[in-house]
Amino acid sequence: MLSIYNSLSNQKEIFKPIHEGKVNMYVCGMTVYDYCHIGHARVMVVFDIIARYLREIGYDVNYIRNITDIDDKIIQRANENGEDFHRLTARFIQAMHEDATALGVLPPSSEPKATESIEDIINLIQKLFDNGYAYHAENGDVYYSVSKFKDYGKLSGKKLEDLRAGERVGVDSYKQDPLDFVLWKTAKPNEPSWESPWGNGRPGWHIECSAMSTCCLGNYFDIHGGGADLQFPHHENEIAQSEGATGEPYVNYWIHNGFVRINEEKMSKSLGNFFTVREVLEKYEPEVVRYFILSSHYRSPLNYSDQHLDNAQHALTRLYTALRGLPVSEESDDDNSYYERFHEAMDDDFNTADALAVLFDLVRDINKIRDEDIKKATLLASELRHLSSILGLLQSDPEQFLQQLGGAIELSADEIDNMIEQRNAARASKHWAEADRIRDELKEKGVTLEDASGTTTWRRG
RNA sequence: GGCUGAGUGGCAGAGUGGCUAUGCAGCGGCCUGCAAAGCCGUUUACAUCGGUUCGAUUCCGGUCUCAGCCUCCA
Repeated sequence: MLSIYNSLSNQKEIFKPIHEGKVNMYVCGMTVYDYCHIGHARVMVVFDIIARYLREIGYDVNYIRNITDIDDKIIQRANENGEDFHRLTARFIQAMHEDATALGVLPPSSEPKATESIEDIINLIQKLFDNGYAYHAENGDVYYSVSKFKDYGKLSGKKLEDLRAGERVGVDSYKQDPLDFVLWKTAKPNEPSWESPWGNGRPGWHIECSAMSTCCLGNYFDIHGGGADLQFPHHENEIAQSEGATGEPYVNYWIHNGFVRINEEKMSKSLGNFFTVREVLEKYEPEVVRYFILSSHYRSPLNYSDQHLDNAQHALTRLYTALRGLPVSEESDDDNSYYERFHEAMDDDFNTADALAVLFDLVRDINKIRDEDIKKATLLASELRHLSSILGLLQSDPEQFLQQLGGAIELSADEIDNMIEQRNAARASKHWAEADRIRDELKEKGVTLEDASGTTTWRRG
């Protein structure tokens, strides 16, 4: 039975879908004004795993991950570049898709864009007017009146008076209450804008997610996810908007993933301490990055460093090494204990770190019996491949993976094979010094040789 | 200040009221011409102070420390 930690109740709850056999899930995606960093990669990978696992246990999953393609930062960046904002966002949407694909993230069922949802957004704001939650301020902006929504703060555990106590300077005088937030922003000259009953403008942050989620999944759906920093105010405001407009409950389970950190500090654009996905992929195989993300629980902080990536690479090497030389087989083993343990781990709030431990136990058993019972080893290997596929790991050819780790090398495969042949000739005539010289030379160039059962194989390392 | 969450062995990171996590690194052994890979064995743990209990790293409370949110942020 799957249980999920729900940010709304701050505890694990047994997962029960609204419609039997079906899961509707919405995840806040990227605001596309720059390349994705590792923090974004974590969101994509974590919710990819969640969607994959929900499917694995038999749910029909409708997974929506939106793209916010209009906001202040996008406008600002487009202005800086002197380029049309649509061109800017198109570039970064493409880059995001490239990064996602590289990391083995399956495309969501649908990927709505804010700019293509303006009509829904306007309708939603109109409903908020009808229900008395919205007001049109003197400066032309439309605001949400937070004090009118009685449940405000239920997701983030905040009270209105506490929020007021911690209030910042720079209060917007057009708001009736400093905690009110903008639903529709009046356009300044030369800004992208759309017509609305409240004049030309654009959606505020928050409203687009209420509109897109409702549009794709209905008023009330199962899971809503995103980074922990979105819990407040973004998701809190979404609840206020959606429940205020529909009068129905909005979401059953809120899932928030933890941050990627650098030196014990949150990785973020404002702090400037981020690594983009593409930067990291210059140095590490995408699967290594994926493994790194899955090696800790999704709600825990994840400290980024080269050492940790190296560690992930070693671990992944061990997994692939066990698979090497064993044929891909569709047959499965009678022994279900690994499968059960794996599912127990994943059922417990998607405990990927624990699930990985099961994989390593499987690896040990494969290595133990592969020389005596190749058939049994093959069955276990297929089990390993299957369980790993749920995590989106180990789907490459092992030999190929082990040889391409760590980027380009100066030797071609032919050259390496040549040297291996020369070395084996030397070994055959017991010229150990020459054999070792060749092996050392290859080692220096990043190629490790392994003599096993009469043949010599090589890998990066 | 308010609200969350966390403190586990050399590093990373799960978990549990009493029984081996797992990976990397270290040490010893087996295997090997020697290695590598692999297998076996093995060394450092549960922030701190109290409480509950036959027994707590695990439950409860206090203390300390760290991170996050309260402002754009995945």
